Amino acid sequence: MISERKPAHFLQILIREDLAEGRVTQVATRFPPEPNGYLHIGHAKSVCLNFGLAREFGGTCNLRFDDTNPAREEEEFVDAIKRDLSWLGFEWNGEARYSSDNFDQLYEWALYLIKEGKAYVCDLSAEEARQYRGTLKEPGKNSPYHDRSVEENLVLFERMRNGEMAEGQCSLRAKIDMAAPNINLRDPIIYRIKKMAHHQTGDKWCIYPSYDFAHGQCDAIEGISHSICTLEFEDHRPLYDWLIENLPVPSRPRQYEFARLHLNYTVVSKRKLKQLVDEGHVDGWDDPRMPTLSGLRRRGFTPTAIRNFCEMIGVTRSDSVVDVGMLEYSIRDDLDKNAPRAMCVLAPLKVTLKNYPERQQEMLAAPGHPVRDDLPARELPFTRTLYIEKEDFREEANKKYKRLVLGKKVRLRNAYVIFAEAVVKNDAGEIVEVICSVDLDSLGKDPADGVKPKGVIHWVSAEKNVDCEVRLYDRLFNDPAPDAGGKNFLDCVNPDNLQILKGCKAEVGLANAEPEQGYQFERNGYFCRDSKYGSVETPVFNRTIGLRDSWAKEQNK
RNA sequence: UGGGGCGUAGCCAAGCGGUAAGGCAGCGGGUUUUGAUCCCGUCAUGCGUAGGUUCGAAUCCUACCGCCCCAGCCA
Repeated sequence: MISERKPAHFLQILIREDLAEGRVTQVATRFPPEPNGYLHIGHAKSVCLNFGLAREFGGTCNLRFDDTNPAREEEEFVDAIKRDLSWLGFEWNGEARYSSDNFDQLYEWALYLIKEGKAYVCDLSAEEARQYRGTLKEPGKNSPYHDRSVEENLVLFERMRNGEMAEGQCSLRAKIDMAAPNINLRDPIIYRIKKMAHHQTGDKWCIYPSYDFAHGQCDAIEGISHSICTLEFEDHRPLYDWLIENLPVPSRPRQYEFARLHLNYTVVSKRKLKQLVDEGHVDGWDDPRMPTLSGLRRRGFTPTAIRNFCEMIGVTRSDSVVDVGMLEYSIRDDLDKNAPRAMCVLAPLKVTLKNYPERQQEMLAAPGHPVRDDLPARELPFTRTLYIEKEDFREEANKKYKRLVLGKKVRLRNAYVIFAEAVVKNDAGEIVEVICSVDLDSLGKDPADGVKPKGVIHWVSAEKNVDCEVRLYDRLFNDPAPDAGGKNFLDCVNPDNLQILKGCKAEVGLANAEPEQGYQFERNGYFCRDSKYGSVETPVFNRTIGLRDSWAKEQNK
């Protein structure tokens, strides 16, 4: 690595200053997902930021499930989120925490606010409350219940807690300022009635704190120094601070915001992802085309590639749309450095070497990687009949075509040079076989005539190989902004986002490929065995990403 | 004159008064038993616009323009 040190982003600079000036002595961050869905590439940015900052400054990062709304959340997601975080390579500080761990304390603080005359039980319906709240440009007006006595509020809140009120009948509100230009300060609701069981606390509660009332206080309880969230919470910061100032909390966390990730050709909203799953556009939340971490994992993305990507895109406060090409770059980069090489013919064309003895088989040695000699070498059976890629042979071609042409020669990767002498066609006139001669004196050296073939193609023995299915994925959407206003994102689904190839022929070693282990199928791209489909005899391989292809680019000119 | 943010290349992004880093993409070339990788070169007289301050402005000031967020008892 000769890369220069990456310049610090605004949060790194800010934390350095906090440390230098003694405002903070221990950096403590947290990653606070709501357990209501699977983690996706957008979450990865937040994960890398929070855990990364903690690591960089010798601090800690907690995992906290922000579970204040039992209507939306499920235990299933808790487990999936933990699995994805561990896979990404991050270890949270201590046990996973839950906002619901603090429901008792939060309740006490609600009582505290009531006693201080800073919160009241409001009987306005949701609809009425909205009307009293005013609009973006007009101030709101006080609720008729704004001035209830402390005693009455205490009684009422107690009755809320005891289940004596119906859902929606009343709520607890912080008493701040109905005329505040920031709508979040217009007496925000801090407790609401939800008569449903909670995945962590069971039926202990029928009132639940709102996000605003829980988040900052949980930060304070956990001793979080820097509470980092996305830009849309910016307007909540004054409320966050108001609560911290008006409650006897054990520490004084501060909230900071950064821009969430937007990726072109991608949607990441939970609703839309769910729709893709429910309507069968994809195979599930972990479909290899999904931007979920479980989907990316199944597709063959590595934790390293995702972390590098997050590092590469930076952290700022400006809305931006990252080119998905950067994500593709980062996985290619990682796999190029680390993935073992292999050969697999996707669309087989039979080649017979007329001067190679029938029944003979020799084992040719091939390196596991062109520069990584720590990756084990491979053994490739070489036989009289072979398969090459259909598109690697032409009866005639101009000199730009560097593959096998009738009457010309080509190098078989890691093997001999062959010469195409004749073709065999079927009744339909399609080429079904190429008859070649092999130069047995060309293994590991140029042919004796000194004429070096200009092309090298991959191959696999037709007698010893692994029959397999290969799935080629393209972008899920063919519109750079499927999310953009006006259009239906489903209309942007790329109809050619999946191509399933059967009867592909892989080199023998691939029979033992493990899911998630990436391979480069030379000249074809990076692949990994699918974790869901395929059998022991006939594995399924997912193409993670193709190689850069300047030949295709040249042809499209 | 609701409030809060943000505008640097096709994309991401440094820069914080001293004359526009880096990455992705692109383009040109070299090496190569992967049309990959790698290597070299190239790519903003310009920083949303217009004024102003200054010897000097992307950086400071003023005014405009554009985009994003906020009116859930969601997070």
